[in-house]
Amino acid sequence: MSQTPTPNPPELVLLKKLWAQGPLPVRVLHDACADQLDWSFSSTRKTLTRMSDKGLVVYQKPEAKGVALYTARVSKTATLANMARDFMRRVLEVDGPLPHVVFSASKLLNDEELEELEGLLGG
Amino acid sequence: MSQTPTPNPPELVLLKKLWAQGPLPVRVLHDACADQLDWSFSSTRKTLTRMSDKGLVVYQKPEAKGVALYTARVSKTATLANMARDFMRRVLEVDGPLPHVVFSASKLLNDEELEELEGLLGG
DNA sequence: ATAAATATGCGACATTGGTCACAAAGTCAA
DNA sequence: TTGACTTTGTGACCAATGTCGCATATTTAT
Repeated sequence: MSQTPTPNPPELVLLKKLWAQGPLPVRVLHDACADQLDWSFSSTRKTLTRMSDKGLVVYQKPEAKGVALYTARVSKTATLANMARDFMRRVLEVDGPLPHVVFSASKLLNDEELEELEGLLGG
Repeated sequence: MSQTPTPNPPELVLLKKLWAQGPLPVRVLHDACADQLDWSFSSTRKTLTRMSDKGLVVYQKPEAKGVALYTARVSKTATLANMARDFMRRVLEVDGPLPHVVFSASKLLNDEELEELEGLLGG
């Protein structure tokens, strides 16, 4: 269960955009992340295909007319929860339940998502 | 200033041992981390030389008699502070000062070190 | 219908990190 | 001294990642 591969830094940037905006065409995604990933369009594309191979995103071919879209395949809360848990345990060696404060300071999560996280990490 | 390269997972394991025990010969370090790094002795050695190249540790040749020792070259608090800051900002997008709770839950830090961290991260 | 602009499919190359094996050099007890 | 065992120095290999470029399909504006 839960073999959600941990996204590496650039992958996370792309995923965040997809989480925030929903399915996007490569070009748009690239432009939207251009400030954070100082990349060529090719790099963005390649990274996206590799992410697709790993199951982090889903590639949808255009149906006759229109552009292809990429959609996040992994859940935002689950991904962040995994990353946070790994970091806390591996780096800081925190072993009990993670302090909930950590997440509430995040600009990425709203109340609903915070509750969800609470569930994912609880115990 | 502060081009302290972020140690990757195995590197961090080795560093932690050095922080806790002080300078150690490779063999000892290897044995001490054997449970966490399921590695051959060669891997430990290679990783150590690469860490030396990066400036994470210092290699001390034996002076005529005795074994070579590796010593951590980067500070524990500074390293953990950097890693935590990076993680919080990059992954969770926390932008204010980091919640101090995060560290107090860590089993790696004593009160003195916690204060030091406070200083490093404050502002 | 064409050419200009885009989008896609692929292959390529360099670096880093994980992981060893092997051979030369050193150490030490019998 | 002479093995036996350890330490060191190196070279190798492969997978993942960062990073492109190019050639071919597609789309779209004139």
